[in-house]
This record gives sequence, structure tokens and C-alpha cells, in this order.
Amino acid sequence: MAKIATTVYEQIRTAILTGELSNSERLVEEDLAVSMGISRTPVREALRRLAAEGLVDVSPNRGARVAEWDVHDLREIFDLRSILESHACELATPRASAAEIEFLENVCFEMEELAKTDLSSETRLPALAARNRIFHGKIIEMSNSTRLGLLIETLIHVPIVMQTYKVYSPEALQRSLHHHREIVNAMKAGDEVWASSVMRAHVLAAREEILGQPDPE
Amino acid sequence: MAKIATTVYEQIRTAILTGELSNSERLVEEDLAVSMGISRTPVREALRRLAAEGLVDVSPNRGARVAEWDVHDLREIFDLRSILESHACELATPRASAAEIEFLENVCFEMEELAKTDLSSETRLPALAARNRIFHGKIIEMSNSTRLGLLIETLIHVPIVMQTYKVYSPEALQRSLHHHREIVNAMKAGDEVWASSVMRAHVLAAREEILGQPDPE
DNA sequence: TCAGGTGGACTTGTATACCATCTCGTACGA
DNA sequence: TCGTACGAGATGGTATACAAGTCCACCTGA
Repeated sequence: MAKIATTVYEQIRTAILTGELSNSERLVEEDLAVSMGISRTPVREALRRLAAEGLVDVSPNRGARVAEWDVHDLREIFDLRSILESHACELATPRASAAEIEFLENVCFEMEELAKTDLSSETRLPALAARNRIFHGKIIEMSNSTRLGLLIETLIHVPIVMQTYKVYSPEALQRSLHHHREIVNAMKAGDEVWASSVMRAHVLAAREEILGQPDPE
Repeated sequence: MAKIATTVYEQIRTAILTGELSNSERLVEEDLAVSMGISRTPVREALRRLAAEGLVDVSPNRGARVAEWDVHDLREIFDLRSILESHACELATPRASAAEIEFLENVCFEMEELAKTDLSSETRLPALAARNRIFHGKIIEMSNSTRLGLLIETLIHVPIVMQTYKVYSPEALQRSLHHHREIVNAMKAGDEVWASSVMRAHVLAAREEILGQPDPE
């Protein structure tokens, strides 16, 4: 049997990421357990893991709640992503094989084709978002730094970051796809400064698209 | 009573960090529980928390072991620290108050005095290491980015990183202290580029001091 | 009427018992 | 002699029972 705790973890996680569980909603161990037909023990373990990732807040003897994020949190996340993902580009560029470059080019092509189609956003946006994750994930994998990957992973799982494309204007989407192409071109040229600079711009542009102008503090 | 699980967590954690538990040593839940006179439940929770932080490795049905790190891991950690801590400097510089600058200068002074003394290393090195952590921690706190702090925290707890000064030569120690002074001076001057550059150099110098020349891969 | 205390319901934290699974050794057969 | 299969012992995972802490509402007394 696959570990129940892991299953529970994934269920709650996706429930949070899809917005099924609203912000700061209470997560009572007993309720979750009976609703899934299991005991509290695996639920506890799942909640602890989610707490370690920052997806839920737990107070001693007071239970767990869905964590909430404000604009300041999101700004922090995008800033850090811009630094870490551009570093991943820097590491990946000198290591990139021809096959890996080709893989990235394929993803670019698929996304460009998707962007041209006129499908309803219900099917187009998830497909774009999925390939976007593949693109970024591949570069992180190519960087060959497990810890860098782990750090970025802990930053990504905030809902709004996962669903970036939902709020993109057509122009922003085009710019994003051009960035992807440019990153691959820079990697093909073996220019890690170029590649990492584009990646940094890419993430920072996403930040502004989502958050608007920098908050005056 | 303070949560038993937390107590257990801290005990195991310090045991690992001080080297009391040797590398890849098995951590049997039952043994730990009876040796502390408690049940397995809080031990389990403590081990999961440590696993989430990367201090122990758990394999399904095979138990938990103290995690081990090789040179490549340490290189990754110092590289990431150099990036993240320099970013902390960049954020902290424009926010630094006069009181905070003075606090950092005090820490510098204390470390310089400690370095002059002839105390046995048993008392001098821990005192230096403690103040070093305070210095770096203060700058991270000043950066006002909780997530940045969390990311750095997850990188720090590898024993050898904690005990940096143990392997320092007198020259390296002097250079390290000079770096600290220079960082504070740069922050006082409000020059975040200068400050972050020194911090980056500071961490990378530590990397080379500890790991020697870059591995040829 | 309001302040403070008290009781109870609810929830988390801990202990224990039970079950599933893995590991490793031994014996049997090819 | 080597390989495989079976089984005993140990270990991790799950469920349930119980203890302890928190929060809220109600009640009492000034």
C-alpha cells in the first residue's frame, strides 16, 4: 500500500493550490480524517509536512490553518525566484547537452502553438501553465544542484505563483514566450551571463505583471 | 509541559550538529523512545521534522539515518549562501538604522578582541562562532524578508557550516574579520552594491578555506 | 449592566496495541 | 556450489484510547 500520509498530503496540498480551501480556513485533524475515511495519524503527518513547506500555519494546541499570503509575500517570492532561477540558468548553460537544448526548444514550440490557438481558456491556460512548469523545471534539473531545486520548490507552491498565466495579458504572454526562446538561444550560444540575465528579467516581468507597480512600502 | 516532540527534536538536532551522532548512524524510533522514557509517537514527529530539514534521511520501511554530506553538497551550500546572504545585504543596506549599524560594529569589536586573546580554542572558537552567527543573523533580520531568512536557515545547519571557524587559519580568520568590518562600513555608507559584493566574497572565501580548490568535476 | 470566574465542549498531544512490510538468514533443490 | 524460496524477527505504519490544553459561553455577584 502506498503511504496514506503521502496521499493525504497531496490531496490537501492540491486542495490549497486550487483554492478549494479558502484562505486561513481551519484544518481540523479529526474532520479531515473522517472525510477521508482514515485515522488522524496520517493526517497529522501530512499537516506537519505542509507546515514545514509553509502551506499551512500551525499553533500549539490550536490546530492548523491554511496559510495566507499578502502582496509583500508575493513580492518576496518573485524576488527570490528571480535570483535563484537565474542562478540555475547560469549553472545549466555550460552543462547543457544538445538533446537538452532540443527538448527546451520543443517546449517553446508547443507553447507558441498553444498561444496561437483559439481554445477556450479552460483548456489552453492549464496546458500553457503545465509546459511552463516543465520548461523551468528542466532548467533547474540541468543545473544539477539538488539543493537549488529544493529551495526553488519551496517558493513555488503559493497558488498565485502556480497560476501565473491566468492573469496574463496577450502582450505579456507573448513577451514571456519570447523570453523562453531567448533563454534557450543564450544557452545554445553557451553564454551563461546572457541566459541568466534573461531569466532574471523573465521572472521580474512576471512579478510586475501580477503585482503591478512596486509597492511604495 | 512543553511539547515533548519539540524537546526530542532539539535533542536529536543538537546531537547531530555537535557530531555526537556519527554520519549515517541509524536512528531507530523504538530505541530513541525508550532511551528518553517516552513513546514512539513524539519521536516519529521529531524525525519527520528533521527529515524535512534535511538533517536525516528516511527510507520507507528502512528507518531514519543521520544524513551525510559530501564535498559537492558543501560546495552547493556555500554557493547558495553566497548568493542569498549577499542579497540579504543588498536589502538590508538601505533599511539599516544607526542603532543597527552600531550593533553590528559592536559584534565586530567583540570578535576582534576575541581573536587577539590567547585563550584555548575550546573557549575561544565557540565564542567566535556564536558571534559570527549573530552577525550574519542580524543582517538577515535587517533584510526584512522572512522567506529569505527561512531559505538561508535551511542551508546552514550542516555541521561543518556551523563550525566554520574550526578549520580557519589565523590569516583566514583575520580576513574574515576584515570582511565583517568592510560590510558594516559599506552599509554605513549606504552602498548596497559594495556591501553585497563583500558579503559574497566573504562567503566564497569561506568556501575555499574549507573545501580547498574548486573540484575539477 | 458589566466584569470576572467557572464549566464544558472541542481539539490537539501522547501512549499503546495491532497490522503490514521489509530484511536477512537458513535450508532445500537444481 | 550456487541460487531461490520460505520464514522468523525486526521495523515502520495505522488505529484507537486517553490525557491535557484552549476557547467560548454562560452564570454569578457587585
